[in-house]
Amino acid sequence: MSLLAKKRYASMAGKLKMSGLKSTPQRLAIMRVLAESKGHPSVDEISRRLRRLFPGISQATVYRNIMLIKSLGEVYEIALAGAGSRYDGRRPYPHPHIICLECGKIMDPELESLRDMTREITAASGFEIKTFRLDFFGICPACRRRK
Amino acid sequence: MSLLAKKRYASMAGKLKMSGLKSTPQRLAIMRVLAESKGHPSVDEISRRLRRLFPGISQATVYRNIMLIKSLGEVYEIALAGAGSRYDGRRPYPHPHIICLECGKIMDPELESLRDMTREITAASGFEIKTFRLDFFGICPACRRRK
DNA sequence: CTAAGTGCAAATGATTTGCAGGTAT
DNA sequence: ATACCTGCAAATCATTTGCACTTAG
Repeated sequence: MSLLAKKRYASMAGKLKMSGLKSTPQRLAIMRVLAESKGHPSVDEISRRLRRLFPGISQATVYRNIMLIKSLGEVYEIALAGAGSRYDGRRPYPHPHIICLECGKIMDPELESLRDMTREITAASGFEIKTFRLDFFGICPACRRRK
Repeated sequence: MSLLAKKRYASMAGKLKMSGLKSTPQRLAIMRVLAESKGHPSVDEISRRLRRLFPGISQATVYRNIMLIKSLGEVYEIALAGAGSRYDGRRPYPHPHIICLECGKIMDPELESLRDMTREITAASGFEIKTFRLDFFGICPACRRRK
Protein backbone atom coordinates (compact mmCIF):
# COMPACT_ATOMS: atom_id res chain seq x y z
CA MET A 1 0.00 0.00 0.00
CA SER A 2 1.42 3.37 -1.01
CA LEU A 3 1.97 6.15 1.47
CA LEU A 4 -0.94 8.14 0.07
CA ALA A 5 -3.23 5.13 0.27
CA LYS A 6 -2.20 4.60 3.89
CA LYS A 7 -2.94 8.20 4.73
CA ARG A 8 -6.29 8.12 3.00
CA TYR A 9 -7.25 4.89 4.73
CA ALA A 10 -6.22 6.25 8.11
CA SER A 11 -8.27 9.36 7.52
CA MET A 12 -11.33 7.33 6.59
CA ALA A 13 -11.03 4.86 9.44
CA GLY A 14 -10.37 7.74 11.84
CA LYS A 15 -13.49 9.63 10.85
CA LEU A 16 -15.46 6.43 11.14
CA LYS A 17 -14.26 5.89 14.68
CA MET A 18 -15.05 9.51 15.54
CA SER A 19 -18.57 9.08 14.24
CA GLY A 20 -19.31 6.39 16.78
CA LEU A 21 -20.45 3.95 14.08
CA LYS A 22 -19.13 0.44 13.94
CA SER A 23 -15.88 -0.57 12.31
CA THR A 24 -17.00 -3.77 10.68
CA PRO A 25 -14.56 -5.79 8.56
CA GLN A 26 -16.61 -5.15 5.42
CA ARG A 27 -16.69 -1.42 6.06
CA LEU A 28 -12.96 -1.23 6.62
CA ALA A 29 -12.32 -3.34 3.53
CA ILE A 30 -14.41 -0.97 1.43
CA MET A 31 -12.38 1.93 2.79
CA ARG A 32 -9.18 0.12 1.94
CA VAL A 33 -10.29 -0.44 -1.64
CA LEU A 34 -11.33 3.20 -2.01
CA ALA A 35 -8.06 4.42 -0.53
CA GLU A 36 -5.99 2.17 -2.79
CA SER A 37 -7.85 2.59 -6.08
CA LYS A 38 -5.98 4.92 -8.36
CA GLY A 39 -8.64 5.24 -11.04
CA HIS A 40 -12.30 6.06 -10.68
CA PRO A 41 -13.86 2.69 -9.93
CA SER A 42 -17.55 1.85 -10.20
CA VAL A 43 -19.48 0.01 -7.52
CA ASP A 44 -19.10 -3.11 -9.60
CA GLU A 45 -15.34 -2.81 -9.78
CA ILE A 46 -15.16 -2.12 -6.08
CA SER A 47 -17.33 -5.15 -5.33
CA ARG A 48 -15.20 -7.35 -7.55
CA ARG A 49 -12.04 -6.39 -5.68
CA LEU A 50 -13.75 -6.89 -2.35
CA ARG A 51 -14.85 -10.40 -3.23
CA ARG A 52 -11.25 -11.56 -3.17
CA LEU A 53 -11.35 -11.15 0.60
CA PHE A 54 -15.12 -11.27 1.21
CA PRO A 55 -16.58 -13.76 -1.25
CA GLY A 56 -20.07 -13.24 0.11
CA ILE A 57 -20.18 -9.44 0.34
CA SER A 58 -23.42 -7.92 -0.89
CA GLN A 59 -23.75 -5.06 -3.38
CA ALA A 60 -26.20 -3.54 -0.91
CA THR A 61 -23.48 -3.38 1.71
CA VAL A 62 -21.13 -1.75 -0.75
CA TYR A 63 -23.72 0.86 -1.70
CA ARG A 64 -24.70 1.55 1.89
CA ASN A 65 -21.11 2.00 2.98
CA ILE A 66 -20.05 4.14 0.08
CA MET A 67 -22.97 6.39 0.94
CA LEU A 68 -21.81 6.49 4.53
CA ILE A 69 -18.22 7.21 3.57
CA LYS A 70 -19.46 9.94 1.29
CA SER A 71 -21.39 11.49 4.16
CA LEU A 72 -18.16 11.48 6.15
CA GLY A 73 -16.66 13.52 3.32
CA GLU A 74 -14.17 10.80 2.47
CA VAL A 75 -15.12 9.85 -1.10
CA TYR A 76 -16.12 11.96 -4.04
CA GLU A 77 -18.89 10.62 -6.26
CA ILE A 78 -18.80 11.19 -10.00
CA ALA A 79 -22.39 10.56 -11.05
CA LEU A 80 -22.27 9.74 -14.75
CA ALA A 81 -25.36 10.06 -16.91
CA GLY A 82 -26.62 6.72 -18.08
CA ALA A 83 -23.83 4.66 -16.60
CA GLY A 84 -23.41 4.09 -12.89
CA SER A 85 -21.47 6.38 -10.57
CA ARG A 86 -17.72 6.29 -10.21
CA TYR A 87 -15.88 7.02 -7.00
CA ASP A 88 -12.67 8.75 -6.03
CA GLY A 89 -11.36 7.98 -2.56
CA ARG A 90 -8.02 9.67 -3.07
CA ARG A 91 -9.39 13.14 -3.84
CA PRO A 92 -12.58 13.25 -1.80
CA TYR A 93 -13.39 16.86 -2.74
CA PRO A 94 -14.95 18.28 -5.90
CA HIS A 95 -12.53 18.55 -8.79
CA PRO A 96 -12.78 18.69 -12.58
CA HIS A 97 -12.50 15.69 -14.89
CA ILE A 98 -11.74 15.01 -18.51
CA ILE A 99 -13.56 11.98 -19.83
CA CYS A 100 -12.64 10.26 -23.08
CA LEU A 101 -15.70 9.60 -25.24
CA GLU A 102 -13.95 6.69 -26.99
CA CYS A 103 -12.39 4.65 -24.21
CA GLY A 104 -14.15 6.04 -21.14
CA LYS A 105 -10.94 6.92 -19.34
CA ILE A 106 -11.32 9.61 -16.69
CA MET A 107 -8.47 11.95 -15.84
CA ASP A 108 -7.99 14.69 -13.23
CA PRO A 109 -6.54 17.82 -14.81
CA GLU A 110 -5.13 20.75 -12.90
CA LEU A 111 -7.12 23.86 -13.65
CA GLU A 112 -5.87 27.22 -12.45
CA SER A 113 -8.79 29.15 -13.83
CA LEU A 114 -11.35 27.42 -11.63
CA ARG A 115 -10.82 29.78 -8.72
CA ASP A 116 -11.45 32.81 -10.92
CA MET A 117 -14.57 31.21 -12.28
CA THR A 118 -16.05 30.58 -8.85
CA ARG A 119 -15.37 34.21 -7.99
CA GLU A 120 -16.98 35.36 -11.22
CA ILE A 121 -20.09 33.31 -10.70
CA THR A 122 -20.54 34.39 -7.12
CA ALA A 123 -20.41 38.01 -8.18
CA ALA A 124 -22.76 37.53 -11.12
CA SER A 125 -25.42 35.39 -9.46
CA GLY A 126 -25.52 36.31 -5.80
CA PHE A 127 -25.48 32.60 -4.98
CA GLU A 128 -23.50 31.28 -2.08
CA ILE A 129 -21.55 28.59 -3.95
CA LYS A 130 -21.19 25.34 -2.01
CA THR A 131 -19.80 22.97 -4.59
CA PHE A 132 -19.51 22.35 -8.30
CA ARG A 133 -19.34 19.73 -10.98
CA LEU A 134 -17.08 20.20 -13.97
CA ASP A 135 -16.48 17.59 -16.64
CA PHE A 136 -14.96 17.98 -20.05
CA PHE A 137 -15.66 15.35 -22.68
CA GLY A 138 -13.42 14.69 -25.62
CA ILE A 139 -10.98 12.35 -27.30
CA CYS A 140 -7.84 11.49 -25.40
CA PRO A 141 -4.41 11.59 -27.06
CA ALA A 142 -4.21 7.79 -27.33
CA CYS A 143 -7.59 7.50 -29.05
CA ARG A 144 -6.83 10.43 -31.36
CA ARG A 145 -3.69 8.67 -32.53
CA ARG A 146 -5.62 5.46 -33.10
CA LYS A 147 -7.86 7.10 -35.70
CA MET B 1 -45.76 32.25 -28.47
CA SER B 2 -42.78 34.57 -28.06
CA LEU B 3 -40.50 35.45 -30.92
CA LEU B 4 -37.69 33.33 -29.52
CA ALA B 5 -40.01 30.37 -29.08
CA LYS B 6 -41.17 30.74 -32.68
CA LYS B 7 -37.59 30.81 -33.92
CA ARG B 8 -36.64 27.79 -31.86
CA TYR B 9 -39.66 25.86 -33.03
CA ALA B 10 -38.97 26.75 -36.66
CA SER B 11 -35.38 25.60 -36.28
CA MET B 12 -36.44 22.28 -34.78
CA ALA B 13 -39.18 21.60 -37.30
CA GLY B 14 -36.86 22.62 -40.13
CA LYS B 15 -34.11 20.22 -39.08
CA LEU B 16 -36.70 17.50 -38.74
CA LYS B 17 -37.90 18.06 -42.29
CA MET B 18 -34.31 18.06 -43.53
CA SER B 19 -33.67 14.76 -41.83
CA GLY B 20 -36.31 13.02 -43.90
CA LEU B 21 -38.07 11.69 -40.81
CA LYS B 22 -41.79 12.12 -40.34
CA SER B 23 -43.42 15.22 -38.92
CA THR B 24 -46.05 13.58 -36.75
CA PRO B 25 -48.39 15.69 -34.66
CA GLN B 26 -46.93 14.30 -31.44
CA ARG B 27 -43.40 15.04 -32.56
CA LEU B 28 -44.24 18.61 -33.51
CA ALA B 29 -46.10 19.11 -30.25
CA ILE B 30 -43.06 17.96 -28.27
CA MET B 31 -40.96 20.45 -30.21
CA ARG B 32 -43.43 23.19 -29.46
CA VAL B 33 -43.30 22.46 -25.74
CA LEU B 34 -39.51 22.40 -25.75
CA ALA B 35 -39.35 25.65 -27.71
CA GLU B 36 -41.81 27.38 -25.38
CA SER B 37 -40.56 26.14 -22.00
CA LYS B 38 -38.59 28.82 -20.27
CA GLY B 39 -37.30 26.72 -17.39
CA HIS B 40 -35.59 23.34 -17.50
CA PRO B 41 -38.50 20.90 -17.62
CA SER B 42 -38.31 17.19 -16.88
CA VAL B 43 -39.86 14.52 -19.08
CA ASP B 44 -42.74 14.39 -16.65
CA GLU B 45 -43.41 18.10 -16.88
CA ILE B 46 -43.19 17.95 -20.65
CA SER B 47 -45.61 15.03 -20.77
CA ARG B 48 -48.04 16.81 -18.50
CA ARG B 49 -48.14 19.83 -20.79
CA LEU B 50 -48.52 17.64 -23.84
CA ARG B 51 -51.52 15.83 -22.40
CA ARG B 52 -53.57 18.98 -22.65
CA LEU B 53 -53.54 18.49 -26.42
CA PHE B 54 -52.73 14.77 -26.63
CA PRO B 55 -54.48 13.07 -23.73
CA GLY B 56 -53.22 9.67 -24.82
CA ILE B 57 -49.57 10.47 -25.52
CA SER B 58 -47.14 7.89 -24.18
CA GLN B 59 -44.06 8.61 -22.07
CA ALA B 60 -42.20 6.31 -24.45
CA THR B 61 -43.04 8.61 -27.33
CA VAL B 62 -41.82 11.60 -25.37
CA TYR B 63 -38.56 9.88 -24.51
CA ARG B 64 -38.01 8.64 -28.06
CA ASN B 65 -38.63 12.05 -29.54
CA ILE B 66 -36.55 13.98 -27.06
CA MET B 67 -33.72 11.62 -27.92
CA LEU B 68 -34.31 12.29 -31.60
CA ILE B 69 -34.45 16.05 -31.10
CA LYS B 70 -31.27 15.82 -29.09
CA SER B 71 -29.59 13.97 -31.93
CA LEU B 72 -30.64 16.82 -34.23
CA GLY B 73 -28.77 19.12 -31.84
CA GLU B 74 -31.94 20.97 -30.90
CA VAL B 75 -32.22 20.29 -27.15
CA TYR B 76 -29.65 20.23 -24.44
CA GLU B 77 -29.98 17.56 -21.79
CA ILE B 78 -29.07 18.28 -18.19
CA ALA B 79 -28.63 14.82 -16.69
CA LEU B 80 -29.03 15.25 -12.95
CA ALA B 81 -27.68 12.67 -10.53
CA GLY B 82 -30.44 10.73 -8.84
CA ALA B 83 -33.31 12.70 -10.32
CA GLY B 84 -34.36 12.45 -13.94
CA SER B 85 -32.90 14.59 -16.72
CA ARG B 86 -34.02 18.13 -17.44
CA TYR B 87 -34.14 19.65 -20.90
CA ASP B 88 -33.41 23.02 -22.41
CA GLY B 89 -34.86 23.64 -25.86
CA ARG B 90 -34.05 27.32 -25.92
CA ARG B 91 -30.28 26.94 -25.50
CA PRO B 92 -29.57 23.64 -27.20
CA TYR B 93 -25.81 23.83 -26.67
CA PRO B 94 -23.70 23.10 -23.57
CA HIS B 95 -23.74 25.89 -21.03
CA PRO B 96 -23.11 26.22 -17.30
CA HIS B 97 -25.81 26.13 -14.64
CA ILE B 98 -26.23 27.27 -11.07
CA ILE B 99 -28.53 25.04 -9.11
CA CYS B 100 -30.02 26.03 -5.77
CA LEU B 101 -29.66 23.29 -3.18
CA GLU B 102 -32.68 24.60 -1.24
CA CYS B 103 -35.36 25.18 -3.85
CA GLY B 104 -33.95 23.31 -6.86
CA LYS B 105 -34.10 26.31 -9.16
CA ILE B 106 -31.74 26.13 -12.13
CA MET B 107 -30.29 29.29 -13.63
CA ASP B 108 -28.08 29.98 -16.64
CA PRO B 109 -25.24 32.35 -15.73
CA GLU B 110 -22.98 34.08 -18.21
CA LEU B 111 -19.41 33.01 -17.69
CA GLU B 112 -16.62 34.79 -19.54
CA SER B 113 -13.89 32.62 -18.12
CA LEU B 114 -15.19 29.43 -19.71
CA ARG B 115 -13.41 30.04 -23.00
CA ASP B 116 -10.06 30.45 -21.22
CA MET B 117 -10.68 27.29 -19.29
CA THR B 118 -11.34 25.22 -22.38
CA ARG B 119 -8.13 26.55 -23.84
CA GLU B 120 -6.22 25.76 -20.67
CA ILE B 121 -7.50 22.22 -20.50
CA THR B 122 -6.80 21.49 -24.14
CA ALA B 123 -3.21 22.60 -23.66
CA ALA B 124 -2.75 20.68 -20.44
CA SER B 125 -4.35 17.38 -21.43
CA GLY B 126 -3.88 16.93 -25.15
CA PHE B 127 -7.56 15.99 -25.39
CA GLU B 128 -9.67 17.18 -28.26
CA ILE B 129 -12.50 18.73 -26.23
CA LYS B 130 -15.94 18.05 -27.68
CA THR B 131 -18.24 19.26 -24.97
CA PHE B 132 -18.45 19.95 -21.25
CA ARG B 133 -20.68 19.91 -18.26
CA LEU B 134 -20.44 22.64 -15.64
CA ASP B 135 -22.80 23.02 -12.72
CA PHE B 136 -22.40 25.09 -9.61
CA PHE B 137 -24.46 24.22 -6.56
CA GLY B 138 -25.28 26.70 -3.86
CA ILE B 139 -27.94 28.76 -2.15
CA CYS B 140 -29.76 31.31 -4.27
CA PRO B 141 -30.30 34.90 -3.07
CA ALA B 142 -33.97 34.27 -2.26
CA CYS B 143 -33.21 31.23 -0.12
CA ARG B 144 -30.30 32.98 1.60
CA ARG B 145 -32.62 35.77 2.63
CA ARG B 146 -35.17 33.31 3.91
CA LYS B 147 -32.73 31.94 6.50
C1' DC C 1 -48.14 1.29 -50.41
C1' DT C 2 -44.63 0.90 -46.66
C1' DA C 3 -41.13 2.69 -43.75
C1' DA C 4 -41.64 5.17 -39.61
C1' DG C 5 -44.01 6.23 -35.58
C1' DT C 6 -47.23 5.37 -31.74
C1' DG C 7 -49.18 3.32 -27.39
C1' DC C 8 -48.95 -0.18 -24.30
C1' DA C 9 -46.79 -3.19 -21.32
C1' DA C 10 -42.95 -5.63 -20.13
C1' DA C 11 -37.84 -5.36 -19.64
C1' DT C 12 -33.72 -3.03 -17.97
C1' DG C 13 -30.18 -1.52 -14.91
C1' DA C 14 -28.50 1.08 -11.28
C1' DT C 15 -29.64 1.90 -6.75
C1' DT C 16 -32.62 1.36 -2.43
C1' DT C 17 -35.15 -0.87 1.05
C1' DG C 18 -37.51 -4.44 4.28
C1' DC C 19 -36.52 -7.99 6.88
C1' DA C 20 -34.46 -11.84 9.54
C1' DG C 21 -30.55 -12.94 11.42
C1' DG C 22 -25.47 -11.61 12.97
C1' DT C 23 -21.77 -8.83 15.47
C1' DA C 24 -19.07 -4.88 17.27
C1' DT C 25 -18.83 -2.34 21.38
C1' DA D 1 -27.26 -6.55 25.94
C1' DT D 2 -28.46 -4.06 22.03
C1' DA D 3 -28.03 -0.79 18.52
C1' DC D 4 -25.91 -1.25 14.47
C1' DC D 5 -24.83 -4.21 10.26
C1' DT D 6 -25.02 -7.64 6.91
C1' DG D 7 -26.90 -10.58 3.11
C1' DC D 8 -30.67 -11.64 0.50
C1' DA D 9 -34.45 -10.70 -2.23
C1' DA D 10 -37.93 -7.77 -3.51
C1' DA D 11 -39.02 -2.96 -4.60
C1' DT D 12 -38.00 1.55 -6.95
C1' DC D 13 -37.50 4.77 -10.52
C1' DA D 14 -36.09 6.68 -14.71
C1' DT D 15 -35.50 5.10 -19.06
C1' DT D 16 -35.66 1.62 -22.94
C1' DT D 17 -37.50 -1.87 -25.81
C1' DG D 18 -40.61 -5.46 -28.22
C1' DC D 19 -44.64 -5.75 -30.52
C1' DA D 20 -49.01 -5.18 -33.05
C1' DC D 21 -51.28 -1.43 -34.82
C1' DT D 22 -51.42 3.29 -37.18
C1' DT D 23 -50.12 6.92 -40.28
C1' DA D 24 -47.27 10.34 -42.94
C1' DG D 25 -45.32 10.87 -47.33
